[in-house]
Amino acid sequence: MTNSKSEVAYALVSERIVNGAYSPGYRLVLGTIAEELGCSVVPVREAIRRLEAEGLVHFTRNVGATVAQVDSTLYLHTMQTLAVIEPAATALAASAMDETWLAKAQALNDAMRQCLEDFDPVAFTELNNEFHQQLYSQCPNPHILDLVQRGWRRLAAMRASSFTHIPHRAKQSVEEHQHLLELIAAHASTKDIEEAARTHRTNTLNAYLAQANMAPSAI
Amino acid sequence: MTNSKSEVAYALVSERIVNGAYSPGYRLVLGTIAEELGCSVVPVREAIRRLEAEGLVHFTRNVGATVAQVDSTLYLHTMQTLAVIEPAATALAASAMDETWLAKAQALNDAMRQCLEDFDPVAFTELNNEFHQQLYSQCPNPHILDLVQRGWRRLAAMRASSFTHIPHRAKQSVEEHQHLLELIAAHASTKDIEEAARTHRTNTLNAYLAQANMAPSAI
DNA sequence: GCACACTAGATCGTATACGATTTGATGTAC
DNA sequence: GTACATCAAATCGTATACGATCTAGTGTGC
Repeated sequence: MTNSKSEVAYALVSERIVNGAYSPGYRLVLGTIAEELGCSVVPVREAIRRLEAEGLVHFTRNVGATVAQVDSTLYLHTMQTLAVIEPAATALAASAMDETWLAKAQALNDAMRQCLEDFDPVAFTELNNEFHQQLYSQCPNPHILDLVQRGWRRLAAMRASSFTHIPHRAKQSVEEHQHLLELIAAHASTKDIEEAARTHRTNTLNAYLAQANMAPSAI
Repeated sequence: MTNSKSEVAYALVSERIVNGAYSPGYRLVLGTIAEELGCSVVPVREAIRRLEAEGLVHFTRNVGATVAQVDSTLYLHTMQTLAVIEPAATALAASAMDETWLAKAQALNDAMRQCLEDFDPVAFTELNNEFHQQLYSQCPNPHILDLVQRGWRRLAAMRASSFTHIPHRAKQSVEEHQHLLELIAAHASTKDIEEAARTHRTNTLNAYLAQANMAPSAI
């Protein structure tokens, strides 16, 4: 057996939250999930607690777990956190990125540009995720890398990261990506890369906030 | 009962790791801890897994948990992460800090200056923790705040944060604190405060790295 | 009609029990 | 003496069982 049951349970619930099968507010009952998996509740408990630690589910003692509710505040906080961490990860990863990595990232951004013309927001969002992952995945600091990945997972679970909510950002986003790629290719300073990446993310966040009639983020 | 047993177990083990009773490499046996607490192993399991998620313990399947080993790399990674997160937390908290908070922080820094003259590194380290906590604790973003607190806990568990390892940094550290306080008092921009806080932390990290004959951190 | 006590069902929290896995020691072949 | 197989002890992983707690619905008094 390669995986323990608690890992299987974790993978199952996690996947369902991220892909939307369990939507926010959905009640996660230990017994039900255990039955579905054909195991007892103990491993399921452990999985749920792990998900709680990641912020994907909300847990109340003696009451149970629900998929974390999304409100504007949560989105703001998650994006703000990612705005701090991801640029750092990208900057740290930059020196480790060779021609091959850059070429892949460039190809992804080109594909995004194509999506713009085809009005395909779903594919655009998907490519956007891949593009960013391409940039930060080489980050040599495992803690930072882990935090970035958790942030993206949270966003995916909230399905608020989709560009369907802020369509006008898509075009500018592609251009900011291009700028970032050029900085990395030119071996710009860590600070410059981090700053460009943060500007990109802050712009997205503020575009969302402006649309929701909320004050822009301080970071 | 205000606390569940798993929470009690978590608090106990966590406290012992942080205060050094369980030193790095210490083998955490579920049954033994359960016996000591007068409960079964199930709540202890949950506590250990939570600690694993925080990076305080290392867990291997079917083998067990040990208190996380400290090596230079781990210290570097933890400090680097904190160097990214804490300045952001401080900058976000700055606008929420009123006169009272600033006065407390100033008092702590003054006390640190006194410790310098008394050659009391233990008290200095303690005050340093309190000073930083004073600065970031008002951070309005709970995710970021949580990450900062975890980072400090990790450092405490590693006991590498102590100024006994880099005594010459103490004096400069106090001055950098002072500069930071002045920026906050003058309502400097978020960016300036974040930058000053990051410089402070990067300096400490690099002082450690230089002493260990390692290359300085990119961030 | 409203507030409060009570009850039943659902669900969680934990203890106990036992099978599964790892580890280190012992023994055996070469 | 070394390498490998075997075995026993330690420890973890999970199932089951039962008590504790919460929630919602019902009933009673006012």
